[in-house]
Amino acid sequence: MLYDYPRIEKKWQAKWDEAHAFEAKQDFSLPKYFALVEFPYPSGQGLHVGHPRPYTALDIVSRKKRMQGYNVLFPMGWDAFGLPTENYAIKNKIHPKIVTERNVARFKSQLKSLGLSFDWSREINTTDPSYYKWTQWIFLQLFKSGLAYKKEMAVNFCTSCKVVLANEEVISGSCERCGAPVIRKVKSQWMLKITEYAEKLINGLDGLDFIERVKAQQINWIGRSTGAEILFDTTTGDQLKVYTTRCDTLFGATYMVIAPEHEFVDKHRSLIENIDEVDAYKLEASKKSDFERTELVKEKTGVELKGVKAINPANGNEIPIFVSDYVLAGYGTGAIMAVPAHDERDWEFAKKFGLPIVEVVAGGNVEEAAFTDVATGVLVNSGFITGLEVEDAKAKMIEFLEEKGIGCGKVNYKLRDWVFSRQRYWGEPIPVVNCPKCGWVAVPEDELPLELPEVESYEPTENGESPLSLMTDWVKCKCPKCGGAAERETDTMPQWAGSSWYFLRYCDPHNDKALASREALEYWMPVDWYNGGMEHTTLHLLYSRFWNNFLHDIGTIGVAEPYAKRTSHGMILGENGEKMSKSRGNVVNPDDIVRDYGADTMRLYEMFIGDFEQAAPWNPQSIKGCKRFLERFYNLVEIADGNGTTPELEKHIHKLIKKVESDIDSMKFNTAIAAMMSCINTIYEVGKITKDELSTLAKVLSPFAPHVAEEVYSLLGNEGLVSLAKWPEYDESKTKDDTVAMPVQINGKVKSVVNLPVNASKEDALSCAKADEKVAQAIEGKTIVKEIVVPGKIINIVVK
RNA sequence: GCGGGUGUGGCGGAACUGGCAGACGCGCCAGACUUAGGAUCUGGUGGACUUCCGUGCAGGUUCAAGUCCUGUCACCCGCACCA
Repeated sequence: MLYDYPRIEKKWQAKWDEAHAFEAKQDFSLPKYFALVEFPYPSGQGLHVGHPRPYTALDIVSRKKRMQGYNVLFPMGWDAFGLPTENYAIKNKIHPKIVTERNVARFKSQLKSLGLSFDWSREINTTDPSYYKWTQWIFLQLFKSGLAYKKEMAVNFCTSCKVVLANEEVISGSCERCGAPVIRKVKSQWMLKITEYAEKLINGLDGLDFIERVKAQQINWIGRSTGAEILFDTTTGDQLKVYTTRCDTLFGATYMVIAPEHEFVDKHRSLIENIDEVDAYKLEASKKSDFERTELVKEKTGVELKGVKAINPANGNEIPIFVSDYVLAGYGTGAIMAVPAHDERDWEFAKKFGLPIVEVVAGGNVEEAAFTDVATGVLVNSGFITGLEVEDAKAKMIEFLEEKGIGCGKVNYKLRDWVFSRQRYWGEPIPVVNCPKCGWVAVPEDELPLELPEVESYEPTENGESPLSLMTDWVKCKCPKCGGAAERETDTMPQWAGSSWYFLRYCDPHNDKALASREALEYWMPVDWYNGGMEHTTLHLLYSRFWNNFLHDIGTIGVAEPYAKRTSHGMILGENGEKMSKSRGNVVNPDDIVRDYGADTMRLYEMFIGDFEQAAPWNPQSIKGCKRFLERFYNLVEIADGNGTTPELEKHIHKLIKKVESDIDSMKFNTAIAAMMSCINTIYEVGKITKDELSTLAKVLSPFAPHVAEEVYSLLGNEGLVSLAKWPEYDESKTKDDTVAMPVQINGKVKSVVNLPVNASKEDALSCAKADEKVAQAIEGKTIVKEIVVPGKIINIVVK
């Protein structure tokens, strides 16, 4: 029979649609399963072969769960706000809404052609006002809770996109999207206090089934450190506060360093004798981007503040104060106590400027290098903490500081607040109004959504303001509080906004009273399995956990953590093993593969290509193997009849069901497919199979290659869809063999293999082994030293 | 520097708590059917070659190591002057 995949695939896709086969049921009494893949940004390029890998994987999971009786929610939507669409709109003078519609239509037809079992009745689009109404609503809740605030700050500004970027969007000093250099620019920005949730975002990971690298990366990104804040008196009469993780080394602090942006300098200008030199240094530092300041392993620079000194509170010594850009303004207090004997950076700086290096923890040679080992050191030259180990010394020091009222224990995070403003058109308008009298006032919730106005040009203004700022009619409004003249915020939200809560909307996508009904959220949340790219670990994944935690805190949703399980797929690389990209010319178009081999082959190949979590290069040759397998499966219909089976085949099928089931649950799709291939090979060897058995095989294969499975299932005379059939159950006893081939080793080297009953005794096994000709030969004339029999595994006879 | 990961045939990759290394697929070789085949089917396929050697490298534990331990090298990803 000809495997006519275009006809088969079209036919079953139509039948699934007709039957609404994959729509999640509204029956909340059923056991539920919420499987989620990251919704795509509908770019102009269309689907990439990388997209279907995770989609197919969770499609397999969803299809199997559905067959196992779960009420499955497997939704899809569009994360459609964003720069590429806007840039395309600017260039071609088309409304971004039109561009988005076009791209979405293309993506959707591509996804449909793959036979993915998405519940399209729940399709969402972040640019839809009925959707972003709730994105804005969440922002207002954050605003009302004091978690959204406006701040003048130096931000990352992409010179090409003319847009502010979050720290997470800056890669090695360049814009994540376009690669243009990023500069620092002072702007007034909306910020979200994600730092307030730092602790929760770390602790929340505890009970979650996230792959280790995701947890580690998030923890690393949040960067919790435990230390102390200490106040130093200075000769100005003012005090300087520092943050340190090594308060035990306070006696070794021989100078202080403040960041160039630190307010101390401006506050005490008149006392600083070399103020010109200091100003020059500050100016130089301010010109550099964050990247330039940190990039090179360069020599440390700095300027001493002449005429002022600080006092070490431990020993009363006067110590110099420096300005240096190796101290960051944005972390801790922007000032440090320098302990050159026990900190590499301070050591380097001290060596360059000839500053004293005083050893306070014994164990190293501080003239040679900083001694930073905290596990073995013992305090010296340190007054009341001399002789203590580091950890004890820290505790004692904090006690001392608190007693004196000059310090306390303190936890710091590397995580920064989230820069939430973009000066762009194609994003959710931030629903607040600036009133000269009342300040920033929330747009009333009943006025949401605050829709994007039509504008003449989508281009940001020359000074980097949003194009919305030119819409005077839209900007001018009345203050919701006092009714006076006021102006709307013209910044829009970043692309991350819409994706920070989309999983909630899927639970109840058409609700116009709330972001989702309480019952739907209670039933569906948390997401049972969320798969997505590693590149989103410190962005989307962290942001959405933050929002969900927040919504939990204000009572909108019952669970704090949105995702019970998080996994990540490996990238599909080009044939040459490099990342696929237009410039490298190694891009594969999924449409071509579907056309030339069929969707089932495409799906199967992407799952068979390698370990799901690992990157794998595309190989056009290998696809054929998957197609051959499906053809061979399809042609079994001609062999299948009502005649009796063989016990061997029966067992093989029971084993197969068991293996495929557990392999899907543990993401080992490649070995599940290998097992199915083996099984089909066996059937061709045996030369027969019953219709019932083939129907069972169709069920087992259906999550992977659903179209051909449906076709075979129906050709065999079965009623209904295999996609909605009951997942076959295996008989545990039939997955076990009665006899086992046991390798026999002599001194650890395999000499022969003997067939034994599974439950053979050690004595029987050994006598059987020794009866073997080759074994007998090998042990003849030797002394048996030891005999090992591992039932079902191996026999090893040690001889001398 | 810190954190995470990966090294197995010509290639992608298998190998559960240590127990026949190389499942499955690609490629390759031979044969069959063909006017033909970049289609299909059948058989073979780690390397030397009859006894060994082989899972990045060097040691160790064990009756037995890809798997455990110690050391080491290479590559990939994330963060990076975070005090």
